[in-house]
Amino acid sequence: MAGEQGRDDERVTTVGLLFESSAGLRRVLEPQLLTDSGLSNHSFDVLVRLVRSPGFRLRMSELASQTTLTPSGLTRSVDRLEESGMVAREACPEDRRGAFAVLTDKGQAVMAEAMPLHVAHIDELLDGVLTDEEEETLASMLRRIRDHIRGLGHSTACEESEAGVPMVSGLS
Amino acid sequence: MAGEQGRDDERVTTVGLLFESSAGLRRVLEPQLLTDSGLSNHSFDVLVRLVRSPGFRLRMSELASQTTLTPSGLTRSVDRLEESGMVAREACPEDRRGAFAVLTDKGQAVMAEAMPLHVAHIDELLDGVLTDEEEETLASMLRRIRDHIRGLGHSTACEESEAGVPMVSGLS
DNA sequence: AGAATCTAGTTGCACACGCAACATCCTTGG
DNA sequence: CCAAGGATGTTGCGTGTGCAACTAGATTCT
Repeated sequence: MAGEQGRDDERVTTVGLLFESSAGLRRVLEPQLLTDSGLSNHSFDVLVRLVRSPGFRLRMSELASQTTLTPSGLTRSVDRLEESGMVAREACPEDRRGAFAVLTDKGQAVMAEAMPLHVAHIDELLDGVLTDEEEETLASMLRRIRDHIRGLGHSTACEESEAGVPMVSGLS
Repeated sequence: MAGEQGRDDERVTTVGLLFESSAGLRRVLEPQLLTDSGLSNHSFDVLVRLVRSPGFRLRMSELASQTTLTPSGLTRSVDRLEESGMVAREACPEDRRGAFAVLTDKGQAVMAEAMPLHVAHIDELLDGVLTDEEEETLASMLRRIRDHIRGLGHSTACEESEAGVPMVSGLS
C-alpha cells in the first residue's frame, strides 16, 4: 500500500484540496484582518452574521449553527466581542433560557470599516484566478456541499438554507 | 452599512462558502477518522504525505509546507506520531540541521487500514452531490486557488506544485 | 579564514477550541 | 398539576495551535 492511488482517490484529493485552499486562504486573510481591524476570522464571521440580520440581532443558537463554531466556541467568542464592546447580550423575552447577541454601535462602526478593507483584500487576492463564470460555478458547488453536510448533522435533513438569503457568509 | 451587499460581495461569499464547507467536512470526517483509526485530521494529513513519498520519508520542512500546519505545529504533530510509533525521525546526512520524518512499519500498517475506510466514508458522504465532471472542475479550480495562494507565501512565487504529482493531499 | 547572514527545526507561552457535564428553563404526558 | 424529557446556553478541563524567541548548522561576502 505504498504509492498506488486508484482514480477512486480522486474524491479524496478533491476534499484534500478543499482543506488546503481553505487553510491557505485563512492564513493569508487572517493576519491582514487582524492588523486592519483587530478581528480574528471567527470574530469577523460572527459579526458578519449580525450585520446582515434584521435588528443586528441573532439568537446564540442561530449564530452557532451558522458559523464555523460549536455552541461552546461561540459562547467564548461572543464573550470576547462583548468585552471589546462590539456585541451585547440581551435576554429573550419569550424564552428565558435564550439569549440574543446584538451588535452595538461600536460593533457596527467597526464592521463598516472592516468590510470594505476585507473585500478589497479578497478581491486583490483572488483576482485573475477564476473567471466570473467559474466563480459562480464554484460557489454553487460549494453551497451544495455545505448544505448536504448540514443536512446530515441536523439529522432531520431539512430546513437547509433559504436560497433567497443564501447564507451570505462573509467569511470563515 | 446594514444589509446592502453589492454583487461585489460575491467573491466574499464564495470564500465564506469555502470556509464553511471545509469546516463542515472536517467536522463530519474527523470523528469517524478518530474512532476508525485513532487519527486526527492533521495526523492523517501528515501520514498521507509520507505514504506517498519515495522511501516513505520527507523532510520536516517539506512536510510543513505541504500540510496545513506551521513548522511548529508540524513538530508537535510528528512528536505525537513518534510517540505512537508510527513515524520516526532520522537525521539528514547532508544537512545536519535537517531531519527526515519516516513512516515506520506500524505507520504503514495503520495507513493501510485507515485509507480504505476513509475513502469509503468520503465516498458515502459526497455521493450524489456532484457529477464526476463537476468534481473534476471543482478540483481544478481549487488547485488553482491553492497554488495561487502558495505562490504568495513563498514570495518568490515559483516552484509551485509539479503537476505530475498533483499534491495528492489525502485530506486535511 | 572569519564575521554576518540565512535556514531548519524546536520550545515557552498564551490562547482558542471542543467535549462533556451542568444549570436553567420550556414542553409533554400521565 | 406535577414529573420526565428536550432544549438553550455556559463552564471545567484537556489539548492543539501559532507566534516569537532560540539553538545549531549552512552560506555568503570581504
